[in-house]
Amino acid sequence: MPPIPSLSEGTREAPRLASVRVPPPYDLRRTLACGQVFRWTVDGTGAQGVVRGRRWTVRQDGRRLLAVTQDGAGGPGSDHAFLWRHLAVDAPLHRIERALAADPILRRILPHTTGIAVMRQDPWECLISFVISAFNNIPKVRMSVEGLCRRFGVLLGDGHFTFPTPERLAEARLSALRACILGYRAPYVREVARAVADRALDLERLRGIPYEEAREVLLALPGVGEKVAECVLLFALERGEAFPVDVWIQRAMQTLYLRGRRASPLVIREWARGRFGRLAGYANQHLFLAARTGVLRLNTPT
DNA sequence: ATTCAGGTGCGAG
DNA sequence: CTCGCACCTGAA
Repeated sequence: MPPIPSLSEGTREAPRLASVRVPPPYDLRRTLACGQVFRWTVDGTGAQGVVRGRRWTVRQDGRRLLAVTQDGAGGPGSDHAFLWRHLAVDAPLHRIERALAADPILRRILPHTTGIAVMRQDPWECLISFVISAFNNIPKVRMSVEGLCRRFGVLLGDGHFTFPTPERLAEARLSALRACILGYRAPYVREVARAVADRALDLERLRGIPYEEAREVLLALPGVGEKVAECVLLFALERGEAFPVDVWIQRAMQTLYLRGRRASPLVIREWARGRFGRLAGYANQHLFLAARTGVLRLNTPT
């Protein structure tokens, strides 16, 4: 019988520092702040986040990334190599952006958004985070996710917690989940957690099966629709052809590519995949960031 | 007080 | 497949 998971304290250990070369135009700040992740915080000095049960402080110094880790809950993958992989420092951004720049619209946008890398997130954390993101705003999503970590995760020190395991969320009371401002999403989160905890859903298996098939598996989950499924496929399952369509992307695509004609998310997604292929996800991230930061001036038609 | 926010589920045409 | 509507909740 496995031990009951409990809120135990992570191990204290000496800080470990490492660095890695990142080829231009990699931009850590943009990568972490363009909407793919909810737990990382970026300030003037650098970024802080928890990856695989380990707390990290990361800073970019030109072509170099420096990372310090202090508190870890142990386990595999608790080294720098895993962090570099998470941050996708190996993504061939120069080549990707050169290819995207063949599109005249993206060529105009890229100077404002260059440096984004599509990360490789943990599918479980990514899935729960984006279920929570539905019909929600970003500050509140972050509050909800942090609430889940604080209440169901493992304390790493300095007030930081790991993301909870599927088992912990599967056995949670709805009232406890609702206390994390989940609202009507609370039962969705618990049902998804139960599917993973019961082995009815094997997220790692989704890496090895065809795109459409993985998509169908995700869509069968409560609280997971087209947009959330595409986010998990792109941000965690490394499917570069995924193209999440939210209100911002829909607005941007209609204005920039469809001559202002209305189009359903389905039509937009297929259109984008046909045009950008395996780089659809990257195109999506640049269009999204441009729309969010007002570069496109979508609200002031000329 | 009213509205909005990174959608999804559901029934109906 | 598209359309319309309800939906937790806190911040503006």
